[in-house]
Amino acid sequence: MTLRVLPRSFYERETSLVARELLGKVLEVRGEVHAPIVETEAYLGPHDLACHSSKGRTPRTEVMFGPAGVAYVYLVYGLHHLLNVVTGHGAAVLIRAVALPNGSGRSGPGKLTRSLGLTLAHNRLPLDVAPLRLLEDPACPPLRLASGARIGVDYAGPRWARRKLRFWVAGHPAVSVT
DNA sequence: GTTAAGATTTAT
DNA sequence: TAAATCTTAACC
Repeated sequence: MTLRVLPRSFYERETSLVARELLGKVLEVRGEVHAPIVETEAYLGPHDLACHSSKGRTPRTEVMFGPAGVAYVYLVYGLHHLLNVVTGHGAAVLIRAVALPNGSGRSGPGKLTRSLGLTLAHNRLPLDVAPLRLLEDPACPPLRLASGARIGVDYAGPRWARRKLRFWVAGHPAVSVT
């Protein structure tokens, strides 16, 4: 089986499209863990009120305005790290869940990063070199996808909170159902 | 230097 | 339904 590293051009496209196509792609950490992505959310950019970059270009969100194809990791509630993939121009895709071999029960963006050992130290890392890489499995069969509203973004108002910018593999057990 | 709030999880 | 917990950003 041959895994191909996703090229920069993969990320330099419409954010919601990247979010959809990231499903089934393989996240590699330190060359040890390989976990297929099964759930994502799209954060479109400064005009998207649910996106961090909508509050202005700050040191934290700066990475989202940089080149596409790098990781944006941050800490929420002082407890949980969340992993995002930058698509450029202030936009990014949140990786909500992956299919871990030992991933028992429901997953979630916080547990995901804890299981993989991802921290703020991984912020701004490119996704085409170790220790953090995104790979494509050419042998991966077509996936049945589902979409719905994003989670935990009610503060952005109904206009943005209700948009179907969350994507997941239909029926996959690792998807957070809440 | 201080304060407010959050793309969550887990336990009452 | 509420607490845990800490970085970031917006105030003095």
